[in-house]
This record gives sequence, C-alpha cells and structure tokens, in this order.
Amino acid sequence: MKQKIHNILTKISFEIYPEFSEEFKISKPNNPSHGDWTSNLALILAKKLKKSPIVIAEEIINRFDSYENISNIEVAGAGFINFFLKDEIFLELTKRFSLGNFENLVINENPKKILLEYVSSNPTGPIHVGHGRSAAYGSAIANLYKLAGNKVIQEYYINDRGLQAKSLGLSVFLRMQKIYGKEIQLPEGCYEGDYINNLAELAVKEFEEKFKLNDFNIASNYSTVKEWLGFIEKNYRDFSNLTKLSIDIQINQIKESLVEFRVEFDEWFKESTLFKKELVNDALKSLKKNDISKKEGASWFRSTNYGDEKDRVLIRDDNEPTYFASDIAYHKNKYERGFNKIVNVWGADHHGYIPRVKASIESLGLDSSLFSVLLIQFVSLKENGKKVQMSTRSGEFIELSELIEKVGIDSTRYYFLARKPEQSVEFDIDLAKKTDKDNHVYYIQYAHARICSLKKELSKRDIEIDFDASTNKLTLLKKDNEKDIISFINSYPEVLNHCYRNNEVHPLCFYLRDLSSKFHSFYNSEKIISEDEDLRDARIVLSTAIQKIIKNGLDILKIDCPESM
RNA sequence: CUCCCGGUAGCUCAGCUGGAUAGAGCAUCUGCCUUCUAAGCAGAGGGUCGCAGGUUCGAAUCCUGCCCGGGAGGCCA
Repeated sequence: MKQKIHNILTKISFEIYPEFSEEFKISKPNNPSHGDWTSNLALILAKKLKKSPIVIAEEIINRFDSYENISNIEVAGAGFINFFLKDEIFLELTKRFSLGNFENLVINENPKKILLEYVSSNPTGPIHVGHGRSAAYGSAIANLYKLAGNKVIQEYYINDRGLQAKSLGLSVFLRMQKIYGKEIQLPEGCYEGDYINNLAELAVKEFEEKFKLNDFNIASNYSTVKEWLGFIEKNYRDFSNLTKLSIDIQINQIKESLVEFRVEFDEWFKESTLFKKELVNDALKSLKKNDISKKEGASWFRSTNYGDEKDRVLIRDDNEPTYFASDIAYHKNKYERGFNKIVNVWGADHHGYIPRVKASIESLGLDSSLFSVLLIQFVSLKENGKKVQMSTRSGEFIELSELIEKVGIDSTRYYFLARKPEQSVEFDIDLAKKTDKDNHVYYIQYAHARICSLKKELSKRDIEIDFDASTNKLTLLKKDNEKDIISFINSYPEVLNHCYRNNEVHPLCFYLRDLSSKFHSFYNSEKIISEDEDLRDARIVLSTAIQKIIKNGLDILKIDCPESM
C-alpha cells in the first residue's frame, strides 16, 4: 500500500516537475488524525518550484485519480499530504494473525548464511550478568535473522589456551594444595572464588596426589604467575591436563548456565584447534607481505596501513603468538566456512579492537564488508535503591545464575532486551522481581493469559466459534478503541522489519508492551463476550490476533508465554 | 591526549535514516471490582530534549565546539 502511494506520487511529481529527482518520504504519522500515511512530497518540491507547499500539495491531490483503497486525501499543516485508507484494508493482517499465520513478515531479498558469534566469555570463570546481556541479545537477534529466512549458525569461541588458561590451571593447582594441607597465597592474576575451590576438589578427585607439592615451603620462592608457571611446567609434566580439565569443567558450567537462560549454540569453537591444525601460521602467512614487520624481536602487523591507530604485535618476542594472531586465523576460518555475513557481538570495551580485526581481514584479501560487530554496553545492578558493587578484579561480579535465581529467567531476559544495545543497562532487581504492572513482562504475559482465559470462559459457557467464518465479522468493530487496535496490529510487521534492519529487539519489547496496554484497556471498557453474538465473535477474533502476536513476539525474545497466571 | 557510548518529566527509559501539540512506565494526586483474571482500567499534574552556535521551510533528531557521566587505548584476553 505504501509502495503504491509512493509510485503514484512519484509519477505525479514528474508531471508537474519533470526534473524531479528528490527523495521524499511516506510515513506513518504519530497522530492518527493525520491519516494512515502521510507524505512530505509537497514540502520537498516547494524548494525547487519556489512555490507554497500548500498550493503544490493541492495541485498533487487534484491529479490523484481516486484510488480504491483510499477513503480520503487531505492537505494539512505546512503542506503535508495525508492519506486516509478504507477500514477494510486493515482487516487482512488481523485475520491472518488471528489464524496464526506469521509467515514472511520480514522482508529479506537476499537470504544469507550468517555466522553469529556471541558471549565467548573466557572459560576462566562463570558467566556473569554482563555476559548474560550479550547472551539474551545474541539469541534474540539469531531468531530475528532466522525469521528473515537466513541460515544462522550461533557460535561460542573458547579461549582455551594462552596465559589466561594457564592462570586458571595455576589457580586450581594452588587451591589443590589447600586440600593437600596448606593454603598458599594466590599471586596477582590468578582467579579466586568458590568456583576455583570446587574445581580444585574435582581435580583432586581426578588426579589424587599427582599435583601435591613435595615441600610446601617452596611456595615462598614464587610470587608471580610467571614464576609459578615456570616451576610447575618444569616439574609437573601433566599440568596441561590439569588446565584442560579445569577449562572443560568450566565450559560445561557455562553451557549449563546458558541453556538454563535459553541460549543454545550450534558450535563451540576452541581456540586451541586453530593451533593443532596450524591454522594460525597459515593465516599469518596469508597476510600481505608488506603488512608484516619485525621489530624488537617481535612480529608486527601494520594495521596502520588500514587506518588503525597503531601497529599490533602478532608474535611476541618470546615467540608466543598473541590473542590477535589466533583471532586472525579464526576470522579467516569463518570466511572459509562459507559464511557471507559474519557478525560478532562484543562488549563495548572491545570497540578499540574492531579496526585491527577489519584490517587483518582486508590484508587477507577478504571482503571486510561482510564482517560487522555489534557492541553491547555494560550492565549494572541496583538493589534496595543502591548500586550493587561489582568488580572483576576482586571477583565480586554477580553471576548470571544468581540473578536468574532472584528474579527469574523471563524478567532477566526482558530487562536485558528492552534496552537498546548502546545504552548501558541499570538492572533494577526489585523492579524485576515484582509481579504487577510495574514489571512489563508480567504485564505482557498477563494480557496473553487473560485472552486465553476468555477462551476458556467460552468453552465453559459451551460457546463454539467458527474462526474462519468469524474473521469476516471484523468489519463490525467500529469503535475507536477497536479500530485503534486493528491499526496497531497492522504495524507489527514494520516493527519486526525495523528490528531486523537495525539489529535491535527493544522496539519489539516496547511494541508488545503497548499492544498489551491497548488490550487491557479494551478489556476494561468492552464486554468481549458480548450478548451480541456476531460482535462477540469479532471481538474474540481481534483478541486472538493480539494473543498470537504476543506469543509470536515473546517467542522471538525467548520469553515464556503462560496461558494462565 | 585520542577513540566509543550515554546526557530527554522527580526516577528508569523510548523517540534520533530531519516533519505537525516531544512519548511511555514508575513515583505523586483522584476515581473504578456482587459483571469475561484488579497481576487490570480511567483521569490529573509534571519538560530551557546537557550548553552554545550552524545547516533548513522545519532540528530532540544532521554538523561544529564545549560541559558532565561511563568505557577503551598492553608484546593481557
């Protein structure tokens, strides 16, 4: 419909102004009294024609052949052309939704094979609330991508090697000593927390006394991670197995937390596999020769050739490849797996990392326009009106599982998703715990449950409704609030398309909230199970459309949609 | 110092690919349950859209500068 109006307007504007080449818009006005669609065409033309926009607008209207679906056209305000459509054309989508048909709502002329990588938190500790936000967001975006007909692989990249992994192994090693008999001070850079103690216990079960220090006093010789690792790697040949076990257990816990949070990955990609297959070396060799230089014993990538702030180290002077080196290999691998859209969801603290990764992709001769990064801002928690202190350093971060336990999965997901990604989230635990209107999740779920309950009421009264036939009764809905809901229902596809185009889901959250609000209002003002049977049927069809939209939307967000509350 | 994000009602936030009187929830006040779920509804008040310029018929929205808050600038990941 919008497109049809656009075409006609374009044609008319050529007639009155042959050199016409301007962009004009057809949009939905905020104010319903301004029509169903409005165009700024006359305002744009006014400049070129040096005439009053109102005069031009009237001229355009006069040339407008009557169009079957349009009930009225008017000029308003500074020269807007407002289109009022016939009520009937709004009924199609409502019918369709009430019958549960949500096919092909998102327009995508070019379906792709997408690799969506998100969370990818280090397996050196549990998932905390910040990761939770990425997890909720990534899983919802994945659903949107699928909805648009793309093939999507969701992937978690595991940093299971390098210094951090060894530090985890070391932390567990030292905590094992406590079980063996003596508590040893952890050096700076080690991991703390109950989970390390748990890992130590499991490791002792697995390895028994294999990692016991012969002489606890030796501890006084070492005070840094490097010193400790030097000693351990020399004297305990199986230390890498301890590290591996720790990482594996940690990954499993992460997996469990994520599954509980309704986030499931298709692939778990281990960084270490890149090394086993020599993919890191291969990748580095594939970089353009003059993008690499040696300096101070290290090998550097000249990312400044591609606009990065400074060059980056690939191989350190101790011959260890950096994280960046494996990341180059990892991204090369993503391209080689045949994806034509590669999306990374990263915490905003990684934004400085983007230029170098893009640079490396270009240096590999790959198309960096297929690659994009979605940045997510941080999460802070508020409880009892006060900020909850969190710092990774002291290990005082709040785990995702802890938050879920407090406020539930639905609330947690919703409040992560209802905020635009570039806005930091202040998560109000007390609000999220509430079970009334303050909490939008319950409000939306309640609307859905109410509609389900209406239908139960129908069967209680032995009323059967022929759904297919009843959809034609929608024309009986003539009240303002009913027409307003029908119009609002018609904007659902636009909301989804907007979300898809912009990699956002918060507009969907707001839409569902508003739709619920309209329903609650409707419910309070009208008797839905009316004495007038035709009216009753029509209202049930309308309510069902709302119910199914809520279900459809909450499914995308992976939020439960109970039938009774 | 450089880069990124935010600054909109008392609070938490939408709106930002320029459009008509700047929206919602909470909080504050006033009403509504013998009637389909009150986990709900109706109504009221509440704003220099951080500041200053600029572009334009039109700016919360685009551009420049500045101020405030958060984050990033490792041969860590």
